[in-house]
Amino acid sequence: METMPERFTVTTPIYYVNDVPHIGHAYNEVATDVLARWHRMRGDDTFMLTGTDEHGQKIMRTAAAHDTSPQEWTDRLVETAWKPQLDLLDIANDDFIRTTEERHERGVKIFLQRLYDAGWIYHGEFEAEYCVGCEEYKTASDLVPGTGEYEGQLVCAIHSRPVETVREANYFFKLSEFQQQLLDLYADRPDYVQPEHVRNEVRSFVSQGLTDLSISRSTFDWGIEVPWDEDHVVYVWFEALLNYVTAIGYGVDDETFERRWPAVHIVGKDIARFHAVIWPAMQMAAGIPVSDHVFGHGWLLVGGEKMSKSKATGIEPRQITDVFGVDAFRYYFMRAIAFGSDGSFSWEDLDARYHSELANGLGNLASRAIAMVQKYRDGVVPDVAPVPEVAELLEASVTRADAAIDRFQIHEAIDQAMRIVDRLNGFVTEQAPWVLAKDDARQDELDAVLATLVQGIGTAAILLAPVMTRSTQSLWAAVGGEGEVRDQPIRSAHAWRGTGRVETIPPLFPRVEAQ
RNA sequence: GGGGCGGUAGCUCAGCUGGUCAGAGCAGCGGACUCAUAAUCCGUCGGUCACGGGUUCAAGUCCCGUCCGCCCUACCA
Repeated sequence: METMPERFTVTTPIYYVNDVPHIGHAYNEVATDVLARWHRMRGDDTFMLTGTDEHGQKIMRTAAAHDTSPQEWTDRLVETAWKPQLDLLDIANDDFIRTTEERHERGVKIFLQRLYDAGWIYHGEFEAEYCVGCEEYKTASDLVPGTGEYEGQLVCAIHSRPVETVREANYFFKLSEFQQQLLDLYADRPDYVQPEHVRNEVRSFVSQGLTDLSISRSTFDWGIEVPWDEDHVVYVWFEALLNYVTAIGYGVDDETFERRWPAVHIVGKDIARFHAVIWPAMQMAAGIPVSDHVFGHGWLLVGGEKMSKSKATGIEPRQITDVFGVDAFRYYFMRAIAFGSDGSFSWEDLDARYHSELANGLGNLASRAIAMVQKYRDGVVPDVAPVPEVAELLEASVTRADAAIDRFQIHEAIDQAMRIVDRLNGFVTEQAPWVLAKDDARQDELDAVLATLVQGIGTAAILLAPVMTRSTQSLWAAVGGEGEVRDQPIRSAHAWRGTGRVETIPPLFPRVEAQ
């Protein structure tokens, strides 16, 4: 394509290691990975960042409860839970940052010092109720009367555990002074916060006024030291946001930072506010460009209820991948849920889509097309042009799918690919190659039909490669694609050329018997 | 209290600035076909678009109110 390569730096949140990875994390991770893979196939200078958030009082206490140090505790969780989850889900992240790494600590200190020097941080008194579970200060309305062993006390409404009265002198970030600049940002760049309803919420929140943010703690030491005051560590949320820049050389490697920044942040809508209010204010204060986009995706609902780490309704990704495979996992969540909206998960729906769309749709199309090229042409794809009607569809679908990605509409991009599959299945029935094969006078028609099928399947394989990394590679090779499907230019997916030979493969998506 | 988002066929959902908008997929039912993973293709059943008002020549589509679900946020206590 004549389009110039663009920068595409995309991030997931960094996950709090204390939690067990569940499907909600996986959803965010997969979506971000699909976007990154798509951009790589465009030829963009792509960088996907993910990682873990490892500081704070909660982790310190959990580690103590397990009779170990915070560092050993987080090391263990990262290696046994978080990194394996990325492998399980075929996430091709370019980097993985841990907030306990030296590069992060150094970057945080540089960033903070600059804010301090520029006058955005001041020293102040602070007293409030603090919930260790939430890592947050609570207002009276966040508290409810305790029951059972906490009878008579006020407890956190979320964790049902007593809060702690914290009284300390902390450092504050002058968030309140950024209200107008933030409102201007939302107005000037309507696509900064997406989707629309998240943007509305954020804007309305900021409109109501902002209070300064306490950004340090002095009652415990599991965190990054405030550079000018060794008695304080940086508040975990404030520090965690900085991973997006410390990972790409902020303050120490200007060249890399220039190349990678600004980024696109893919987050759950629950934390969109941190990313679209506090974070841009921090960026403005530090004098770095504001992030390109903050996209807040929806919740996964199970049985009509939001999955929640606090309420332990999380399903483990492995439960699904063990039965249907990683590709189906990635496909299902990206396909069935409009990205940005809440979506309901059910085993029934997953099972139904797997069979109707992947097994009967895509998988069976591949089987029948390859079988016919084998049977009627000894595996050689006729070297003729696809029929115009289908060729036009392929090109239009590629264009539409690619455009959908720029709007973060992953489900739309997938829909375009699946429309190709549906059309090809219909095309087979209409053309009835088995009839043409018996008629010597219609061999040219048969050639065109077979060539059209192979071309269309290859196109679909390329478009689906960012989503289903494994089966599309098998499919790609089976229809004569050369090399790796992930290396194909996705914007000209309709124009791919291969070896001209097909190869029979086992079913891509074998039927799964109800368990 | 303020704000936001939803409530459309059995299920999951599309329907942007009002006028073939009453749709898609899946499931169900009927038929066709045999290349294929008992797959595919065609046809078909199915909804008072949460409820009640209003604006309009015309409203899922705008306004008001009500009910239900969810989310954000405050304050009195």
